[in-house]
Amino acid sequence: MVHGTSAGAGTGGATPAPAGPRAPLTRERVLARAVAIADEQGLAALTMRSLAQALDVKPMSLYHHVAGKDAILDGIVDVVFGEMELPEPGGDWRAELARRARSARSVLRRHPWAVPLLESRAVPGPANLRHHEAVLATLRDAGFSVPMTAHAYALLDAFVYGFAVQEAALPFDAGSAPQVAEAIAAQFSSGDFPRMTELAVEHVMQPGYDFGDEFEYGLGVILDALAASLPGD
Amino acid sequence: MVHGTSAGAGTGGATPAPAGPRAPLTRERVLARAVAIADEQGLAALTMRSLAQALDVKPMSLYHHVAGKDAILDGIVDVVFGEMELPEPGGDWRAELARRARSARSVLRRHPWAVPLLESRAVPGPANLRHHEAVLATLRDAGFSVPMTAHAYALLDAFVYGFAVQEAALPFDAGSAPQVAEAIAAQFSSGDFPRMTELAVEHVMQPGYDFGDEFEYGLGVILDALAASLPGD
DNA sequence: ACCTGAACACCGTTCAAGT
DNA sequence: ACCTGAACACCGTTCAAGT
Repeated sequence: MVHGTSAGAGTGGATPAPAGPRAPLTRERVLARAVAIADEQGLAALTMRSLAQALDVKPMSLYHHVAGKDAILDGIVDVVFGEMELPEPGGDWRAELARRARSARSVLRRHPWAVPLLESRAVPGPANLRHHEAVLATLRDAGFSVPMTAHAYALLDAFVYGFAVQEAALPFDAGSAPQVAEAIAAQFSSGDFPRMTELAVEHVMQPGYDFGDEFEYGLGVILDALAASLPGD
Repeated sequence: MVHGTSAGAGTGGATPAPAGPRAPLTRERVLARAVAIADEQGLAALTMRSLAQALDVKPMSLYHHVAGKDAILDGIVDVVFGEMELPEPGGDWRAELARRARSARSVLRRHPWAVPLLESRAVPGPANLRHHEAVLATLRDAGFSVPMTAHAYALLDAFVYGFAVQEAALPFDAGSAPQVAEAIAAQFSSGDFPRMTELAVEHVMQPGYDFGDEFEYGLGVILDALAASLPGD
């Protein structure tokens, strides 16, 4: 895990503090445990009470390190942003943006509960700001104008976020449970939705299919379009 | 409002029922009121108790028309899908898909609370299925192969959903509150984030700027790429 | 300083009763 | 059949107290 050490508002002590049982509570430990609960049991299972119990502490103790539940949600979204690889401004812009997009996708797939939170959190955290600053710097250093950078930034992010939404909604994870596939097939066999049936039977349910390939296609389309708009081609 | 009359599982009575005060409860009335509460006060304000009160009824009465809170969330997401214009298969595919994408964007902007729900709802409703069937049919009738239709479908939807996520997270709605803009400017004036500052000052905060233009740019890029991949160009 | 017990105003939902 | 009162097992959070 890579969630930006010494990045946010200073919590004071720089001592590593042994990670044994009943280590002293810190903002970092609270957020890390919150992420773990959301990963393992879903966002609905993350309550002040369940979080406190997982930390072997009473609910009220949490309030000495975070302002409340909303601050925890803001915090874990920023932890997720901190796990994404940043593009290197000044390098091969296309390779850097592709690496960043693939990293963001895999991080959001690891933390699908974060996708709906990307929207609802009004105040962007420091890792979020650093992330987007790096994307903008990469685009500007590549020679894109300010208006074109705005276009590229919006399109790239819409694609990455939107793909994450789709993946989080995927009914089966790469052909795992056959009974789920059967239930879906049964819904299609009614005869309505012939095109969805066609797509599912002839393509998506075929052995070699991987939804991740759609990500590479879309990313290629976008980067090609951006490359074509660069003046010094 | 256009949320697919006579579409879902039959609720029986086809009589219009006068919309006067204390009309009999139906699944449609429950869902319509739920959408109105989410629109006006946000998703958090939608509780079984607040919904019952808005319908001039006790909370327990709702359970005779919907299975529970989750069923209401599934239901209102499908109401939102039902408000989106469908593309007409067999027509000008590019114009039809553009019209559908713009309609989906404006519907999701009208109901920003629906964006995070698009993911978390596992079971797609009838309006959702009809919507995606129409998109697939439009692509197939335009001459796209099945694998290419899968690419196009994933890319278009990722863009529409992702753009909705971005718009729902926009801090100010088209230059409304100047004090919000100042607070953001203050955060940038620290000197970190020079590229975000540049983009904000030189572009986004300029008089003529409209974030909606980014939608048209991205949509154009995607539709151009799809058109270029059609065999019978 | 950090932690906590008890309490408050909420949730969604079940159950048994009303008409 | 449709509606409801009372109750249950939860929430997030405040307040006053402990050490």
